[in-house]
Formats: sequence, structure tokens, C-alpha cells
Amino acid sequence: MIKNIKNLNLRTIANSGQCFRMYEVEENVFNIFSVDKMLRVKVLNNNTFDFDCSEKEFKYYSHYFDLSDNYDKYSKVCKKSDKFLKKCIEFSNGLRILNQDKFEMIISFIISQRKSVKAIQTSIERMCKLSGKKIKNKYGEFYAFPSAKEILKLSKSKLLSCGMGYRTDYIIEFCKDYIAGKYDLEAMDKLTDEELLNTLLTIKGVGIKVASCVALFAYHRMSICPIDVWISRVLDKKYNGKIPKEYEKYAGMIQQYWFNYTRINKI
DNA sequence: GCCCAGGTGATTA
DNA sequence: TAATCACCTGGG
Repeated sequence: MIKNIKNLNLRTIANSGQCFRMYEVEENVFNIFSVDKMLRVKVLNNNTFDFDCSEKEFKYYSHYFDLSDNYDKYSKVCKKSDKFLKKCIEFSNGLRILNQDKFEMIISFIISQRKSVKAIQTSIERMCKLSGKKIKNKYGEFYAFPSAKEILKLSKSKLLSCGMGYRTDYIIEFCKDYIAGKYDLEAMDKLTDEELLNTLLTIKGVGIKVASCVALFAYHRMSICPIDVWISRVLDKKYNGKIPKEYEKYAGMIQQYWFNYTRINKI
């Protein structure tokens, strides 16, 4: 299906650190995994994409890529005097905040702590291969992101072999609690930002950084700003150590612009 | 071979 | 409330 879409750059998103299973398999061709689904997209030009899916499936991806939101409004938040953010926004054209699966995000970001993006991807892929359902299609054989039940079917040593190290126990404990019904991830949509963060923080292995990532990337809380080493460097060097008031409403989005720029360019 | 990675929980004062 | 430290392991 050919689609015309403004402000969507898959390469930028794939490298933005918000998702770990989006791969550019050849130039301008992407395999995009979400829970138990796999999507192939060819980028024909800046605004034209070939989605290999049905119209019904596209509805899912329309939400996944947040296509109903007009991203022009986020770039307008930039203060005239803020040359640095302006540069970051120009550099990050086509960056969007995805609407990703809640369970997948919690597990993925628990794994992410003290790991490079590459190492996170390796770890997640190993886990998917060991416990996720097989996805067979004309593009090859792939593996779905496992459910909590499927993860728990693995022995602890199998999980360790995915390279999760000390995070293994966190994952096992969360999967058990989740199956026992301790967390209703969908119902948490209704919580305020603060309540949501506090609920996520009760998960062992989830601190403020991981909770913020889950709130932004799974619950789409655009005002929540995950602060990692990169962002805290930006804040220190450019903003006297704190987020300017004007940016608070969309701090999560602004953070993505800063992050995307500073990971590639020196500041 | 060495250092550090998009942190967190436990312990200490 | 804040500072310090150990922690698994894969990449660069």
C-alpha cells in the first residue's frame, strides 16, 4: 500500500533509542517488529512509503507511528533565542514518538540499563529467538516479542544466556507479578503522569529513567522527560541544569530532539 | 585487554 | 536526603 505521510523518517526513529526492533535491512527498506507483528516498509521518497500490509493492519500502524498527530506543533515550541534546540529539531526531521506496546516497553527498558543500544538489541533478539513465537513470511523467519508466560517458560540460565546479567531477576519478578494480575497495564492509561510514574517505580529494576521511558514511549506522556547521561549533559551545558519552563509541556518530545542530535554530534 | 554503556537498589551517614 | 558502590556482560 502506497501512503503519503508528512514528518516520518524511519531511519531517524530506528536510531532514536525509543524502539529496539526496527531494522534497516537494506537502504530504505525496514523490518519493523511490534509484539507479535512484523511489518515491511519501503521508503520511496521523503513523503512516500510502501507499507506491505492490509488497510486494516495499517490502522494499527497509523496509531503505532502516531500519524494522527501533527508534529509541526512541537518544532514551534522552540524559543527564538534557542539556537541549539533549533539545530536539534532541524537535524531530527521526521522524528516521532511511537505508541508502543506497554509490556514490551517495560521489559525492553529494564534490559536497557547500563547497556549500549546495540547490546540492548542483541539481548532482546536472543530472548525473542528463545521464547517468542516464530513469524514466517515471504521475507524470512523471525521471532515475536514473547509474552510474560513465554518468558517464564525459560529457565533462569537460558535467560542469563540472553546477556541480561543482573537484570534477569527483575524480569522474572515482573513477569510473575504481571501474570498474577498485579499490574493492569491498560488501565494505567487513565492515571495522571505522577501516578503512572509512581506505579511503574514499584517494579523492581525500574528506576526514574526507565519509568520515564515507559511513560513516554508506551503511554505517550509527552511532558515526561527521561533524563539520562546525554540529556543531563545537554541540560548542564546549555540550560543551566534544568528544563526551561516553556518546554515543560512537551519535554518528552524536546528530549528526543536533544538526544537524537547529541548522540551523533558533539556539543 | 580495558573501559564503559540512555541505571538501580542497597547501604551508609 | 544525599552520596557511594556493586552489579552482569557485550561492544568499541
